Amino acid sequence: MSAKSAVAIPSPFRTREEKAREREEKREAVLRAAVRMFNARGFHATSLDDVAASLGISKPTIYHYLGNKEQVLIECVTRGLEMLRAAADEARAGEGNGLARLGYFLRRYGAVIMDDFGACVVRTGDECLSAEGAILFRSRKRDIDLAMRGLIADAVADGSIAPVDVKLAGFTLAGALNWAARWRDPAGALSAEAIAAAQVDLLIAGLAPRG
Amino acid sequence: MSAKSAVAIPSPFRTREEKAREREEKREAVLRAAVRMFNARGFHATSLDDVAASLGISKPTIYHYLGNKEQVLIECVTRGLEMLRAAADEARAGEGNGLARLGYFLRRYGAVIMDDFGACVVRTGDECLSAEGAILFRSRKRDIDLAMRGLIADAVADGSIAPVDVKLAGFTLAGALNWAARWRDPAGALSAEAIAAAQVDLLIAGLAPRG
DNA sequence: GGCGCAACCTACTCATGAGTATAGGAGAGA
DNA sequence: TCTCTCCTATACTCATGAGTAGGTTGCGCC
Repeated sequence: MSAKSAVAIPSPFRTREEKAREREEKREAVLRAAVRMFNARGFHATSLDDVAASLGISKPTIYHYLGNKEQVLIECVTRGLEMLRAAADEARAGEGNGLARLGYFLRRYGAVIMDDFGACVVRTGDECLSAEGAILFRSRKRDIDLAMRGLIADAVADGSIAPVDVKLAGFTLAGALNWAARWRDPAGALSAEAIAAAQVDLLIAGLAPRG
Repeated sequence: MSAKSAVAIPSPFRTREEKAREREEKREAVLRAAVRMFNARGFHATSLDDVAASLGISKPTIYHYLGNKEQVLIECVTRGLEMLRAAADEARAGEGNGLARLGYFLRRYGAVIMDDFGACVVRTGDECLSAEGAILFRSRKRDIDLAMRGLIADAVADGSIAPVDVKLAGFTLAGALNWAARWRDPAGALSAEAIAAAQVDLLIAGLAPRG
């Protein structure tokens, strides 16, 4: 696609696209470093100086790539929320009865929540954001909640799960999975997917002895 | 027990015990005001000046009753943890099979978590505390976790619940109930106990259609 | 060569909030 | 009356951390 095809000595001269890609990579790296720290120490307890230092750069560089501290956080939670929304869309478009689609969503939801950006959604309270930011954040979270409720309602409607209170079930299921963002050890033996699957099995079957 | 028995005109002169009780009441009021604000805005985002202002007093008065900001938080979470421990103790000492005792614990656990001090336990991350404080906090929470696991293991052992993975079930149940600290509206129609009971019923029965 | 621009840094400003020094008033006892 | 001990407030200090000003370097383009 360019002159670097045949005897390509890696050139230190960047094309326009390479530059743009590099910029995007750096932005990405800042976000990743920030979300790790936010999750580990909390938003307020993390200074942008610390984030910068962990990347070997200085604070103004962060401001160069992302407007301000809140912007950094908003980008992080937006990533997480997008993944959750994608999971909901896929589940809704999926095959199978209501329970199958709900189960698919819950497994994906759980796995996302154990990702850095997903965990950030859970760990970030409205109080971290400005008034406008909090409104946006709440509304995005509400979309996920409503998607969850929709899937539950569908499953109730087609009889593939018991006729539960949709709202209460939504919060209870979300909470059970959300909490994994707190206790799961990324260095542990089980993958996020495996844990989520086990949790979902438990939530579907319940504690009661199986027939 | 004193001279205030018969024709008691309420005296403005305090006895030694009354003084002590008043001091305790004031301490209590500070704690209650603080925990509300911590829950609403987060620990780091709450200043002791704000807490003091909400009581119509000044910051040094808070320092007079409680050593420093961390001490205030520690007292708050300790209250919550004590309530949870009491619930575990009662459940363990209770009658009935394993499921009955586990169910009792979970209902109490859920109700405590929706209380101001209980919610504080959930909303407080280790990052808010000093190194020593965090160690103490973690170990107290671990006690609760272990109590929960013990009750689950007992119920598995006597066959009153299915043979679940004890650790995973413990975290999943705790998460489902903990999350209520975030979404429940204290002004809502349902009591904390009613919500907890409904959640526990759901967790025991599971989503699967009932036979 | 000179201009413009992107990227990055050093070195600030400035607000906030934890914690303290200090003083003053009020009841209790000598 | 004098003093001691609580209780409480005013008015600080001081560290931290968000955000900014302004300079420097190096590349691409006329």
